[in-house]
Amino acid sequence: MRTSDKHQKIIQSAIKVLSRKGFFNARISDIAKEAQVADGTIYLYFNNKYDILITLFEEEIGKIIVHVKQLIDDENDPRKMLEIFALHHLKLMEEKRELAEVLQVELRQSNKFMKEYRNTKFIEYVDIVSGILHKGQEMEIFRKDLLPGIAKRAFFGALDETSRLWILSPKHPYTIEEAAKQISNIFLAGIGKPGVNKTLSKAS
Amino acid sequence: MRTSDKHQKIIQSAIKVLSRKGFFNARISDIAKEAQVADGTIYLYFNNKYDILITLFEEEIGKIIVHVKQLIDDENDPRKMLEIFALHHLKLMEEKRELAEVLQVELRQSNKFMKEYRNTKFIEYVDIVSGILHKGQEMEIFRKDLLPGIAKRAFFGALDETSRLWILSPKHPYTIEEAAKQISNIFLAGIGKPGVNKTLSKAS
DNA sequence: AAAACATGAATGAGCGTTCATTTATTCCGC
DNA sequence: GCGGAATAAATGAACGCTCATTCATGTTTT
Repeated sequence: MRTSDKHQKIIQSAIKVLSRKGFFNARISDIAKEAQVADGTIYLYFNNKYDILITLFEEEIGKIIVHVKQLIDDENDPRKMLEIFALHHLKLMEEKRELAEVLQVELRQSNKFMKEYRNTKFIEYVDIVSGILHKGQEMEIFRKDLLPGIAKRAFFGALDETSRLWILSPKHPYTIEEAAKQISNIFLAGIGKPGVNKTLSKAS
Repeated sequence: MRTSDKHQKIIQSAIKVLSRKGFFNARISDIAKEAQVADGTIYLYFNNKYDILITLFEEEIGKIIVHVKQLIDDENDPRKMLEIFALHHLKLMEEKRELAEVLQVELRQSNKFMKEYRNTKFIEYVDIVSGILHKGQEMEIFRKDLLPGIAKRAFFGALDETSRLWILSPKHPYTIEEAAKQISNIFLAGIGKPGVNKTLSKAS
C-alpha cells in the first residue's frame, strides 16, 4: 500500500469515526481500527489528534470549494448563482453526510478553541457567497444597501441551519431541491406576499 | 449561603468557564474554583459534568424564551415581530456574551452526542419563529407557499450565523441594531433591487 | 447533638503518545 | 536475478499523565 493511500485512508476513517462520536469522544484507537492500521501508524502521518482534524478540514473543504466554484463559473446570473450555491451546499449533506456532520459540529469548536488555527479554507468557502452578492450589486440586480458582511452570513447561515436539521432528523418532508429553491427564493424575493415582487421573473 | 444561591453560582461560573474553554477542555475544578466552592460541592448540586451543561441550557434558554415571548406578545404585526425577535436574539450576544458562546458551541454538540437528551427548550425557542411566520400567513401578510420548517430554520440560521461572527471577531463594522434590521429586512423584502417592493411600507 | 452542608485529598479508569521491535521494501555487488 | 545488507514502514504494548468522581472528615445550622 502506497503512502498516500494510507494518509487518505486515515482521513476517511477519521471522518467516519468523528461523525459518530465527535472529536473529544473519539479515540485514536477508534480511528486506527477503522483504518485498519496500528495506533502508532497514525503518528507516522499526522503529528497529533488535532492535526488529523485540521488536515481533514483543509483537504475536504478544499475539494468542495473547487467543485462549487466550477459550477458557479458556468453561470452569469447572480440569482442563479445563489440557487446553485444553495443547492450544492445542501446536496453535500446527503452525498457526504458524515463529512457534513463533522464540519457542522467540529468546525465551530475548532474556530474557538484552537486559537492558533485560522480556518482560511472555510472563510474562502463562505466568501464565495460574498462574491456572488457583490457581482449582483454591480449588475444592479441586488440592492445596493446590502451590508456585505451581514448578507453573506445570513445566506450561509440559513443554509447551514437547514442542513443541520437535515442531518439531525431522520425524516424530511421536503427534498433537497425544494429546500434549496425555497431558501434562495426567500433571499431573492423575501417572504412578503406575492404579486408585488416575483423572483427571477425579469430576465437579467 | 442558601442552597439555591450555590446552584446559581455554579451555573454562572460554568458559563464563564465553558465559554472560555469549552465543555471538554473545562475541568470540574475550574468551575469549582470560579464558583469558590470545593470540587465535591459541585456534586451536591449536580449529578455529573453533563448535568451541569444540560441544566444550564434548560434554565438559561428558559429565561430567554420568557423574555422574548413577552416582547412579541406586545406586538401585532408579524413583520415587526420578526424584527423584534432578530433584534433581541442579537442583543443577547452582547448582553450575555459568555452564555451566547456556550450556546453557540456546545448546544450543537450536545444535540448530537448526548443522544438521550432532547433539547426541548431550544426547539421551543426556534418555534417562536414558526409561530410568527404562521401568524403572518394567516394574516395574508406572508406568502402562503413558505415551507414552514425551512423558513423558520432559514431565519434563525441567518441570525445564528451572524451572531457567531459577532462573537468571534473583535471589531464590528455594524451595530446590533443595523444587523437585526438588515436581516429581518432581507427576509421580508428579499435582496432584489428596490422599487418593486418595500418592507413595512404598507401599514398592517 | 443531630442533621445538613461543605471540603479536598485520594482513587482509578481512560487514553494520547512513544518507542523497542518486527516486517516489508529497496539497493547493489556479483 | 540472487543473497543479503541497509533503509523504510508499520506495529501495539507500555508509559505517564489527566481528570471525574467519591467519601471520610470537618464545619455550620437547626
